Amino acid sequence: MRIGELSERTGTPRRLLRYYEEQGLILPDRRPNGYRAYDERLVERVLQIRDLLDAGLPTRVIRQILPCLDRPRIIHFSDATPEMIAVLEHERDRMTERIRSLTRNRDAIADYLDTVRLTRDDAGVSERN
DNA sequence: GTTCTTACA
DNA sequence: TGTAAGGA
Repeated sequence: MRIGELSERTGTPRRLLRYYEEQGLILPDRRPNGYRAYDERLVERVLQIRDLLDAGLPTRVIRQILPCLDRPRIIHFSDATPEMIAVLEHERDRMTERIRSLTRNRDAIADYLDTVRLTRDDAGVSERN
C-alpha cells in the first residue's frame, strides 16, 4: 500500500511516517515511480511504534529494541548485550511507574465524575451540558 | 489526484 | 510538526 493508505489505517500523518523511516524505524520498498510501498504487516508495526513513543521511549531506543519485539519472537542473541538488557530493564521500570501514575489519575477522575453525578442527581438538576 | 524531496517558521 | 514549493 502507499503512504496515504497506511496513514489512514494507522491514524498517523504522512509526515510522521516519513520521519519514522528517516529514523530507521521502518523501511518501505520503493516502486518504479519512487513511491513508498508499505507491506501489510507494517500497519501493526507503526501502531506499535506509536505506542512505544507514547510510552516515552526515544526513537533511538525504539530502533534498538524493535527487532526484539517481533512476532513470532526471535531471540537475537547478538542484541542481548549487557547494555541492551540494562536499557530494557530501565524502560520496563519507567513504564511500570507510568502505569501507576495513569491508574491513580484515572481513578481520581472516575471518583470525581461519580461524585458530580450523585450530587447533581440528589439536587434534581437535569441540565445537559 | 497522490506522492516525493527539501526547506523554513 | 505543519506547511509550502516545484516536480514526477
